[in-house]
Amino acid sequence: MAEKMILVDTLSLLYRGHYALIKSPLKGADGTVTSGINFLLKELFALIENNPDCIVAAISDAPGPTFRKKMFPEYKANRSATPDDLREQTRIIRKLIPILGIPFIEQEGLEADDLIAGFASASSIPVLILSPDKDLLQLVNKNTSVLRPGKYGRKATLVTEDDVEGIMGVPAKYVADLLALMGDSADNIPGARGIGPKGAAKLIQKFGGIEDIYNNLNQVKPDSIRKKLIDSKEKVELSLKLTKLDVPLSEALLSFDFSMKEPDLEKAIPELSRLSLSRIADRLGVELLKEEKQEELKQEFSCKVTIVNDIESMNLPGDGPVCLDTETTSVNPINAELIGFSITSEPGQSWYIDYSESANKDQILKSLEKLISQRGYLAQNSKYDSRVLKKLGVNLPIPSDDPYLADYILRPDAPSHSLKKIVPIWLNKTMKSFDDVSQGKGSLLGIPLETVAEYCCIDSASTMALSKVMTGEFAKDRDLEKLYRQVELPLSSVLADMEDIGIAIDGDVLRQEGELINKKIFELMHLASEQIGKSVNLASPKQVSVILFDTLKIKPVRKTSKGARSTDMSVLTKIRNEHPFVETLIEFRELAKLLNTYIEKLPNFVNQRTGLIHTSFNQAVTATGRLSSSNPNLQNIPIRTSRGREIRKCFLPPVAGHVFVTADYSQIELRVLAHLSGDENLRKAYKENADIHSRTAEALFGDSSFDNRRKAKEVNFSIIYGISPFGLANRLSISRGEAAGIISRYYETYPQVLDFNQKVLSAAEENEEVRTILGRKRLFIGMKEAKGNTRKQMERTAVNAVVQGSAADIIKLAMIKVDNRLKMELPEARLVLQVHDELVITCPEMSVEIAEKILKEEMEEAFSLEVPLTVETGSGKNWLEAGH
DNA sequence: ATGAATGCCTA
DNA sequence: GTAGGCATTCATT
Repeated sequence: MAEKMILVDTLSLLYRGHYALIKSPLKGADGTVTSGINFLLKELFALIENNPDCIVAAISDAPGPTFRKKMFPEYKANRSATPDDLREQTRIIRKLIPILGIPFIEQEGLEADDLIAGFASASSIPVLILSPDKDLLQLVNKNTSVLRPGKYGRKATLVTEDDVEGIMGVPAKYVADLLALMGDSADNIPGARGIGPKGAAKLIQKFGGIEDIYNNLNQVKPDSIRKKLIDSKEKVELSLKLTKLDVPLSEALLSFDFSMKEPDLEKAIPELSRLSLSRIADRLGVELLKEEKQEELKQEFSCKVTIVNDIESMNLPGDGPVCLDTETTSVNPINAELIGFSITSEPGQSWYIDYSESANKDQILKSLEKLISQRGYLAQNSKYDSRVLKKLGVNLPIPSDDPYLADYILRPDAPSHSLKKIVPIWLNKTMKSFDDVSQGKGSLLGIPLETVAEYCCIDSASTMALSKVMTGEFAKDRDLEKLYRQVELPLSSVLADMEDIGIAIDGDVLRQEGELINKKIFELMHLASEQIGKSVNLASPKQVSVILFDTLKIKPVRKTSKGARSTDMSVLTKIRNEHPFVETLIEFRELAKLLNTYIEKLPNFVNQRTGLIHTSFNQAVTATGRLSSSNPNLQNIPIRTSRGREIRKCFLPPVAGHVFVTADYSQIELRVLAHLSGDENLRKAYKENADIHSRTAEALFGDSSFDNRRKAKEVNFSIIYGISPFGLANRLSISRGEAAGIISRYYETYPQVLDFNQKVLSAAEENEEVRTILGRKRLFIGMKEAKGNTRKQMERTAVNAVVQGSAADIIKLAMIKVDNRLKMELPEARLVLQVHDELVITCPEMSVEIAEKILKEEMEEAFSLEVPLTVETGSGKNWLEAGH
């Protein structure tokens, strides 16, 4: 037989624990705030362990209005709204307590206090109430005591019958009267106007309860107090109804089963793991799950799915931007045929239209265009959906949101910003993979409509949900928000157009060139066999190193990162006079690269439908904010060697009768450095339009001879890359000491560049991040603790991130401006390529002059720096001719 | 088939 | 020394 009944005032403890740690809340593995839960469970378990024979009930306020609220609508009316993270904790605790095997009760219309009072008064065994709330002290008597938990980490105090008067100033049976007289602003209990705790206690000590006081009003002194009591009589009587805990409980409630159950570990472990409640898990004798395991247990994102035949029958709520997701037959938008699409206007409900099977396709597209032109739209990787719909004649505006880009800005270090990866992070929900839905077929064709619809609807609903939480995140960092909304979102539309326009190649010339080079490669392979007397695969660095360093006994110059003897170009240059084979190998490498990477591969990228090459400009991959290009990469087409350069001849404008116009920034990164550092000498050089490399040469070496200028140019570059004596020494083939001397002379010449570097490094240390000119961030976690080469590496990366990233910001601005201006003034002209500091457009031959003017103006004025930005332009019928 | 290692093209 | 994409080889699955 149990010897004690324990009644736990759940929410009061939860609130108390939450606010105790409000400045540094405890958080679970998924970021859920757990201060309140942790505090409550700790107190609860401690109590259970000390009272093994007890029976327990955790008692909570039920949601919805209480009888007090109905009686007095202003009750608790001036409480501010419960913070989200506290509300979340109450939700969790309602679920968690029963899982832990603890009896849990709540009753509509009643507060926890009422239930506790009811159980306490009906109990035949001693009652212990766990609550910090002073209201409950009115229940204390010979059979009932209250345990008031201390602050975090402090011991709880037990309040028995004899202790109440010391705490409240009146005996337990008058506590309700006391509270009614003095009122309570937190609960909005009026009390007697003008009578506070002291006055109320005095009255009670003299006369007893409120009824006794009013029965003896003529004895109340002084007159002022008596008058106050008379004036407030109604309010006081109402207050007593609010504070008095004497609601009788029904038989059904009183027969509530108080016995402890076995905890449901299967449910408890994942929940405790998610919340990182390891101490609680210890008490249950279980261990928390590892992180990976937790992932699997998260809930799948879900939403209501409605399949409709037209947009009109969606009955979309609200009037803000709608979220769109398309399902198609291909990841390549040029080849993609629209299967269907979903629309979401509020997370939780999505509509799907099966476009491919619809009888009124034109009508659907028209309605879609109208809907989006009225309300705007958002989408995950909107570049894709906008390109698919553009093919169908639906032109979408700049998206109002794109979580793919938002995540790139908010979490630049994330390895992927795909929906499947970011939904678990931002929304704590899992997502079905495309393969799950397409059953490994790689296509949605032949998959049941309901399956496709649900998959599609979940994508748009989750995208909408993401945009909401991310908008909240952006509110904490307006610089990032501006970068996202004013740069990345508009740029995504520009890139979509660029990818669609494409670029032509001259396949015939490429093939001819290929045959020639192929022949030469064969000759070189034969020559190599003769030179070394055996056959060797020149494309295998491993075999080549054996020939060079074993067969020919050349002394190895350098080891690779994995310890092998390196055979790369920097090594071959140093040993090219040791044996004729080296020269053969160098030429083989050059030709094989051109053939394998460009000449033979580029024709494979010509799209069958358009006859053009459509590269992908990836907007969310680089660590610095640059774009990247792939399938094929058109940002690494050869230019340095004459043979490589020839390949550029094969790139042609995508439109007949057009020519290319190119424009490139002159030394944009060094100019950004001049601006950011504010260095007087660097700024002066640029303002005087001087040759910066010559200037540097004169300062470092005394004169600007050809060779000194070349060296100075390397030094200038090395500053941008984050300088190190080791690297510069390698690059200039000098000793490390000499390189160090050059670096210190550089900093004497441009002293503020040194200051700038140091500012970047201390920012990286203090904030674990650095920012570009437009506020784009890159993280440097653990910079302060990093030592040795890791530290040096981080330093170089940090300096480079600011300079390279700022230049990338500026050219992105320029692209948006150029695109706008061309649309207004030269609509036949289109941007086709971006190569980091260069833009390429296609335009009618007769418009070259105006095109060059627009490019130059918009690029130079894209962002105002302390030094001028200068742009050089060129034009021609192919990319080689248009370059310089 | 996949991934590490090596190398090379660009800014 | 920075930032990318992508080729081949070669060992592993």
